[in-house]
Amino acid sequence: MTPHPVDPERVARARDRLPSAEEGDRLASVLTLMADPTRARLLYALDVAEELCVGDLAMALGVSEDAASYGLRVLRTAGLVTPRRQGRMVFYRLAEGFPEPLREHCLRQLIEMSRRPIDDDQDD
Amino acid sequence: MTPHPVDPERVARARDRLPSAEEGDRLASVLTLMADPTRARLLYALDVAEELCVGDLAMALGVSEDAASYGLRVLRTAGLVTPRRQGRMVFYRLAEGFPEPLREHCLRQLIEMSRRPIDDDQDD
DNA sequence: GAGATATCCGTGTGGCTGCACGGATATCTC
DNA sequence: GAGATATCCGTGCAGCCACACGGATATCTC
Repeated sequence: MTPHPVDPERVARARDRLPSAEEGDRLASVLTLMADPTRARLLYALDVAEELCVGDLAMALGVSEDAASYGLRVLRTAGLVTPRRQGRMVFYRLAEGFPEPLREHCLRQLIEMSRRPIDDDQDD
Repeated sequence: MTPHPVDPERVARARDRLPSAEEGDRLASVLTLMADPTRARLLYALDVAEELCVGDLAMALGVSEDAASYGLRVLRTAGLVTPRRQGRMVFYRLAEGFPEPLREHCLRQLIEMSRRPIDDDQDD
């Protein structure tokens, strides 16, 4: 169904440097973890506060404890946060192996972008 | 239901610097656009090749034209890519107002991260 | 103008997902 | 040890989403 490439040169160049389907899947998986208001804010809170228990996280975000717990469950399963039991409480922090690029480029840079609504209407 | 904060100091600090629910929503919206293998690779291809038509994009990614078209539809609706009609073809490129942080920090930095599987098992 | 072609759009659908709910478990308090 | 508490887990469900499919539209070719 696909015709001969209209611009074979650019197709070749794109094809060459493009992330593979598998790499695309990996990237999407990681970004999906951040692409949720609750999880993004959980991670941000842990980046700022270093360590917090579930109840305090829920309070800081203004969400139900269930929502916080669920978000943490997902992040923990993905290995992005680590639990530390102390008595009946569980304190979470960003995992040792938390991907630096994610921390640096998503948590710290992209959040700034979201401070302002996206301007998709700007002309030079 | 929520008890008094266990660590009021850290809760206050997190609360202070945390993105608001609305900001979290905005961030999640933008990241959701990248958090899909097809869309992420479409954007990456356009970043590399500058401009490509739908058929060539589908060919470069190795996906159906329908999948490419749908991905572009979403990105276009969000204002991240711009179409340029030429005859019966439509060439796409990253929009003028494409958020720089997204381009810089997601397209160019995070892709590198996805080259390797995430190592959630690393100890010092 | 007739047929082929590149893309768009609306609709249908199977699969995923965020979270509430109910119950289990381990811990603290008395 | 009895009751309260912090968190976890499994389940259920409503909402969303990526894409296939069918049809429409505009363009090119002859």
